[in-house]
Amino acid sequence: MARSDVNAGPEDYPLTAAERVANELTEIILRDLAPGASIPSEADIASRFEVSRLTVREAVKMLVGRGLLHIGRGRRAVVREPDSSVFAALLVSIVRNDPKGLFDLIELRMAMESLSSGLAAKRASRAGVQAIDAAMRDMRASAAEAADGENPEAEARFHESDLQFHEAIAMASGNRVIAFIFEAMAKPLRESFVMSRRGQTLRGAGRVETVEAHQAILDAIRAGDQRAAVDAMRAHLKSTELDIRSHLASGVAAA
Amino acid sequence: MARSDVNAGPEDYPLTAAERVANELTEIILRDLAPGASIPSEADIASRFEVSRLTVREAVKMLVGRGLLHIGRGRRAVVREPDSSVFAALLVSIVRNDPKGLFDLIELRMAMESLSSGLAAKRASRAGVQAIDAAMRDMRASAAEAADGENPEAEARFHESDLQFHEAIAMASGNRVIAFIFEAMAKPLRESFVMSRRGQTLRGAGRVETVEAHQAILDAIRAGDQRAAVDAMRAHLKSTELDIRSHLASGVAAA
DNA sequence: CCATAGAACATATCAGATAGGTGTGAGGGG
DNA sequence: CCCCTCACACCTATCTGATATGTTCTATGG
Repeated sequence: MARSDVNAGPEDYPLTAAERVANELTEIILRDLAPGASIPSEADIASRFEVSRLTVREAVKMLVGRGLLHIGRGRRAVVREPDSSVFAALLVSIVRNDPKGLFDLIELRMAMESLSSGLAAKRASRAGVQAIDAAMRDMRASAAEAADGENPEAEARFHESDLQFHEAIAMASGNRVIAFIFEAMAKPLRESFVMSRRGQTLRGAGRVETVEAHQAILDAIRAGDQRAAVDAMRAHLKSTELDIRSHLASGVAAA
Repeated sequence: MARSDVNAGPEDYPLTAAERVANELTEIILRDLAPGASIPSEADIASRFEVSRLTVREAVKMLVGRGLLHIGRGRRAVVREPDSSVFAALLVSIVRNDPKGLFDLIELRMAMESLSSGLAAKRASRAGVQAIDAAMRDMRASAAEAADGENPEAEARFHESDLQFHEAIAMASGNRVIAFIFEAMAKPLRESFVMSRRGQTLRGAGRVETVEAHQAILDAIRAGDQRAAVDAMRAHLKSTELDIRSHLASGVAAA
């Protein structure tokens, strides 16, 4: 079996007690326990594995770090719905440690969003479309406020609703894996926005175009036109990418 | 800022000391420490944050779970290159808890691989192409052995080299995010293969076709023909998907 | 029948102690 | 003078035991 152990690493060495417990717990959780179920108490597990409660504690903490468990004080640890924040941290780590990491991310994002946009057109629920529409309205509102010059707060909201729009489409695709990954991607993307704001306003002149592009995508999804949705999304992302590229280039030059 | 805390969950409650330390450590690591660097000793961190060593220990364990640190006995914890195994566990959790999770995964995989195949054609290094070729050869060898009927071991190797082939392409794409995600995807895919083998031989008759399809992809990548690489990959995955679909359908019927 | 105060249980965190793995530097041999 | 070796200092692994605090269940009194 491929290494997927807690604390898997380059060196080979005997597993610590805590790691052993963590791995066995992981299997039990993935195999037998649905999200929402709670695991036995620390003392219970401790006696079952014949280790001290503290060792169990460390093992449980590892699984918390992995995003498999949630601990509330005074109650038993609960199995958690997979949470994208753990993956998000990993993505941030990749993006930060690689000069072209952000571009890699955007490159993949384009492919994923072309897909999710088409899928959303094919099978978005009414609620899904409404969520996209809501983001759309937020965007228009903040765009109007941000239009008249200096309004960093509205600009931030504009960007946020931009991300919301795309996230809503990912959700509406009905593909949980896509939704999960996209949600995680939002974190490094948000960060890059914060960084970029130090230099200048991102796409200051492009807000109207962005809103229009979004509208076109939403219309295609509403109409259930898969091909149009894919094309509209692709066009939108292509122009966005160019913006970011030129922006980051100037940003690097400024730094 | 969006919640990306260790142990972030539905409930709101004051962070425990360990969580606080974990979050602050995470920031320090992501901001200041490159992979390979080691963090201060537990005692050191404990005095700095004014908590007991045990609390630091728990915090560190959470980060180990997150895949950000690696602990070796007797030495300081080391910052780790992002490791896909953590994400892989999350994917397994998604796939297992959702009846159509595997299809979602395959759906996304198709989009990602069409992309990575094209990227590989555009910018694969010589070493990258060699890795793909190596998987190709493994595949031919095991296909030959598996051809004459009952040889489950060769069949397993065939499937493994199949995955290797695709993974090598993901690597050759030069996109670290794609490589990372694809590596993680392999785990649930491998699992589904193991499950499927219980019923019948997967694509027993399709091995020759698979090898040929792979060869076509490799040729396109070698030739640097981006469009051909994308098309070949897409065609290959499409037929694979149909196989898996019909296979799982019969598997479900049998169960 | 319902509300509420404890009792019972669970986690959070600390202190202190022992065991055993790692790395380093002093000193001896070549 | 360089290299090897071994003891010691440092570090993590794990345990025991104790206190604090939050949660859940239950029995009792209104």
